[in-house]
Parts: sequence; structure tokens; C-alpha cells
Amino acid sequence: MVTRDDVARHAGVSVAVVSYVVNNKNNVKEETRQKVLRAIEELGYNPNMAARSLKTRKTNQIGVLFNNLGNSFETGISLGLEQRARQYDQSLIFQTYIRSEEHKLKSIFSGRTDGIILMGQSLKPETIEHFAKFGVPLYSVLKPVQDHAYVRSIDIDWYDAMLKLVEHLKSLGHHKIGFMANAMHDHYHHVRFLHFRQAMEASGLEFEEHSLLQAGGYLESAYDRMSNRIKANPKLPFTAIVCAGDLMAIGVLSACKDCGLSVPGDLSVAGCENILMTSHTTPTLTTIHYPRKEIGYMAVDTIMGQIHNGDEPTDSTFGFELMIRQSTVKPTG
Amino acid sequence: MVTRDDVARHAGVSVAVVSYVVNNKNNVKEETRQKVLRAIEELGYNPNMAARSLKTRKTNQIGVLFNNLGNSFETGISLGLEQRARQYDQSLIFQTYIRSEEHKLKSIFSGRTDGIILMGQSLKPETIEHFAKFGVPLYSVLKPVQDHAYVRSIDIDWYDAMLKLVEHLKSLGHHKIGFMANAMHDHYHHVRFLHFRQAMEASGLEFEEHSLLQAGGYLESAYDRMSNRIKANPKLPFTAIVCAGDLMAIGVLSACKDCGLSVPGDLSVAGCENILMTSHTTPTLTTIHYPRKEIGYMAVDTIMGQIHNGDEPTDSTFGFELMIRQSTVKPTG
DNA sequence: TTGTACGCGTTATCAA
DNA sequence: TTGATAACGCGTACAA
Repeated sequence: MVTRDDVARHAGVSVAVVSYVVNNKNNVKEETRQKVLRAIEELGYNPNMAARSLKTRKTNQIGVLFNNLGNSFETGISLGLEQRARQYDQSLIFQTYIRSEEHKLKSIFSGRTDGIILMGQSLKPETIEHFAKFGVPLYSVLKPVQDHAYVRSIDIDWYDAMLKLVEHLKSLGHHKIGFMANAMHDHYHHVRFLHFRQAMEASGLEFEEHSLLQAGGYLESAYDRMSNRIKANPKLPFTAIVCAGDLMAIGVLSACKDCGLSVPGDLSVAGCENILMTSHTTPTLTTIHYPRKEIGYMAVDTIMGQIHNGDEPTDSTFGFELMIRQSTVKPTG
Repeated sequence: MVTRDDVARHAGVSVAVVSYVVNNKNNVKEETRQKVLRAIEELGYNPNMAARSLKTRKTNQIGVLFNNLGNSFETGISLGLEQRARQYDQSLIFQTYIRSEEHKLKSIFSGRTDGIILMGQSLKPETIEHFAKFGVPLYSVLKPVQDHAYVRSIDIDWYDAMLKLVEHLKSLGHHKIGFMANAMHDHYHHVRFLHFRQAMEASGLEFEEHSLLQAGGYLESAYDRMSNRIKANPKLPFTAIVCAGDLMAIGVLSACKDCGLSVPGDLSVAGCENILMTSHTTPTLTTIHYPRKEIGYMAVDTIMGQIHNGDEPTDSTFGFELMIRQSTVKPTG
């Protein structure tokens, strides 16, 4: 490894001058500056980020806590995070959240992260307070199920979104509407379910417990759950179903196809998120558009504001859009 | 921030003892150990990783260079990387590769990364040699188009895979086979195209230049490219098309559907990678299975071997599988 | 405009 | 079994 000392020696200046040059201080004579730059070039010197972090107490790294790297919704958000972070010269360090290993986060992130972006995880209060104590900002895209004063978030207004979706289905003539939820109740999907129920009530529709399907959050488990449900009794107690995530909705579409149930003929299906695939399924999928990239940008902007200006973050809400596509039509019969 | 000194003072021992306890050295009296552990607990101490890295010259971070975080093939690989890295207590630091900013990688990764995993990028020799000089291992999942002695890789045997695929199509009766390639020639997709051409030749089939469609690597651009091609002349010069990636193949499926071309009736379509969606498209997609998770594991194992045991990495090859699904059938007429 | 010297929080060496 | 203390590479106050 080439260090600042090597450069200083090679350029025949002191270490301080090398630092000045590297950090673009304007107090170095142009001639010396060139000498130093040449030495840096010749030796292939790069400042050691760990050492710099130690001194400056800034790591230029932002932690990102995933639920599942294989979920294109979450990676879509991080695409926005990554783009914006790059503009701030920040690196992203990714971790998959595993509740049983939550305590490890404290050591993993300590001294290597200026702030942490969550994806709707409800961390244990103890963990949150640890980071709060040491002034590491936590900010969440997707509102966590369990609120905590230190963790603010940016999300769309799921109640309003669900209301629009339910009203859409109701206006088509659907009165019995099912829901496919994520069986993990502290998952960000759960927020959508809660708001769906409220929206149903506000729309004067009754949600029946046997119209609730619980699945894992992903495609295959939704496929399995729906297939089994249809095989158990092909006569479903609802004419439309809303899924807490698009991947689940795609699994439902697939299950219906394989079980001989026609979508949207026999059943209307809607999802949440508007991932890219939803406009290329057969039929294309009605869904709620979550502006992934924009929210990613906003999250990075917010957390950078916290880190560098000590801004107090607040909960904020972003606009959504109801994407009406082929998978929801008026019920037959 | 709570430091080791705070813990030492609080526990009434020297800083060295705290280190011993933290690092599980077995030379500490059980009684003192408990005292220290209690102090750590009470103060909420966590060792500062930056400081530790500085001293030990190990960062416990592995850099991962993406091409596109929004590509589920790549995130599928990193799912494997992440799982295995976790077992080694390594964190992953993600960067999207942008050729015009390649020089920044040197500073971004220096002193914060023990090794770097590439995803088939052909880095500039200058960049590679920089990391080589400082002993930072580079290892690639997916063989880069341009070989370099310092960058070994793990990949499937694309020639063999393409041969199996071409033979499959040929045995169905296809003799005119098109290819949708990625217009970026240093992209990992390009390797697949080269081997496809070799496979065609080996199978005694002629590949005609006008059967080559160039698109961006992703769904939408493939959709656009294929749509335009069909609109320009619905009579295609091939009865089957192989796409360099599954996302492109899905775009092609979608374009055919929207342009009134029946798959597989009018055109057989095949992809590469076997991403999850390919078994849920209409029709389901014939593709080459790339074992993402396993290769991710292998990549981490290999780079850990390099870092900790100084193992010399070699190119290795993993098994693939030809997934024959609904999108390829014998041509009509 | 440049150089010296200290401290950031660790680990590790060596004495005690 | 423990305690001093010297690095690790960097930024910067202060002196020159």
C-alpha cells in the first residue's frame, strides 16, 4: 500500500502538503501542487478511506437494510438510492435484515456508516435507541408497521391508494373483495392490508375473514397458496382480489391460469407497487404505482440533510397513481 | 461514541484487556472478562470498524460491482453473494459500474475493501493493475469479454449451453435462427452471442447478419426493438430467436403479443439465465439455467480463499441446464 | 507557503 | 494474567 508518507518523500515535501493537495486546499503553490500530483500519479496513491474515516468521523457510507435482495420492488428502490448516493459520493453498504440477527447490525454498522436507510423494517426499540444514542440517523422508505419517534419515513399514502383501488373495483361492480396478505405481520406489506381494511369500511363494503389469504411475500408462495385455495374449492367467496405486492399478484395470475380460472373473466386481480413486469403479464396487471426511484432519491436527500446539516427529518408522503390495466373488469354474472 | 478507553475506565482495567475480551483471546481471567463484558453492555460499546481496519488491514468488506441493480439476474446472483458473505461475517459494498467513472473505483474501494467481485465487466487494464499492485483480489462471476490474467472467473460453459439450445431448436425443425444481442459489446451478454455463433456453425446452420437484432440489455428496449422490427416487416427471416438475456426474451414475448405475432406458433423464443419470471410468462420461456445462487456462493468462497489463504484462483465452470418450456415448438409450415 | 506534531480507536508487542 | 505503548494512515492546528 502506498501511503501519504511515501508520496511526501517521493515529492520532497511534507505530509501536510500532500494532504492539502489531496483535499484541494487552496494554500499550496501551484508548482508544489504539480510536484505532489505527479508523485501521486507515479506511485498510484489513493487515500485510505478507513484512516480518513477515523479522523474525520465521516465514513461516506450509507447502510441499506433490505428484506430481500431478490425482490425487484426493493431493488428498484435501491436503484434510486444508488443513483442519488453516487451524486453525493456516498457508497452503499447492503445488509439483508434477519430479525434473529438484528443485534449484529450494531457492530456491523458502527464506525462504517454515517446513516442507515431502512425498507420498512420495524427494528427493536433497543436497536433503534442504540443508533439514536450515537447519532446515526435512521430513515425508512416505506412506513414501518411499528412506529418509533426516531425513525421517520417516506412513503405513499396507502390509505388513499387503497381507497382509490377499492372504489375502482366497487364501481366495476365488485362487492366481495379478497386480499392476499403477507403472513409476516411486521413486514411492510402489513401496512397495506391495514389500510385496505379501512378503505373497505370507508367504501361501505364488508371484508370477510375467509376472503383473506396469507402467503409469504413472494411469487412462488403466492402461487402455491392460490393454487391450493382454488383446488380446495373452485368457488371463491370473492370476485376480485387485491394482493399486498405485485409479485404475489403475478403468482396469483399464474395460479389462476394453471388452475383454469380466467383472469379477469372469473376473477379480477390487482397488485401493489407497479414493478416493471406488471405491464408485461397476461393480462396486464392493475396496480398501485409506487414511485421507487423518486422515493429513493428523496430518502438519500433526507438522510444527507440529517447527516450534514442536522436537519430534523419528518414523515413525508409521495404521490401514487392507480394503474388500471387489463386484470380488473366488471364481474360476470 | 463509546470507545475502548471508556470501557477500560468503566471496568477498571487497561485498554489491552478490553481488546482481548472483545477479540476472544483466551488469556483473560474469567472474572475480569465478566467485568469487561458488563462494562461493554452497560455502555453500549461496539468496536469501531474503521479503526480496526486501519490496524488489522482487513476491512471485512467485499466490493460488488453491478451493471444494473434493476436486473433481477444480477440481484439473483448477489442474493447468493450476500448469503455466503454473511457466513464469513463480511459486508458487501455495492457499486454500479459506469465506464466513464471507472477511475473512481480505485479511491472508492481503497482501504475499505478486501476484495472485489465483478459481474463480467471488462475493466481497463490500468484499473486492474492498480488493484493487482496492492493485492486486492478481483474475481468475476460471468466471464468478461476481455480476458486479463489477474481476473479469473466462474461461469457456465456458454458454448456448450448454446450448442444444446441450438441443437434443440434444430431438432424441432428450425434452420433460420435469429439472435437478440446487447448492443454494448463489452457487456457480459456479448460472450453469449459469440458462443451462439460458434454453436450455429458447429451445428451446420448459417447465421445471417440480418437476423441479428441489437437492443439495450433490458426489457423495454427489447420490446421496442422487436416491435419496430415486426412493424417494419412482419415477415421475419427466422422462425426462432434466441435472446442474450431473459429480460430481453420477455420483452420479445410482449412485443409479439402486442403486434399480433403468436409465440410459439409464429415464432419460437428462447432466453438465457432462467430468472424466476420465465416460468410464469405466457407462454413459459425456454431458457438456459444459470445457477445464480450457487455461483454466488462459489465466488465468495473463492475470493475468501484468496484473501485469507492466498489461494491462486482459477477459471472455473459450473453446470447449466437447458430448460425447455412452452415458447419453443416446431415451426409451422 | 510549508513543516511538525498530535489524536482519531484500534491491535499487537513486550514487559511486568 | 495484565498494563504501557507503539504503530496503522490520515487531517489539521499551530509554528515556522
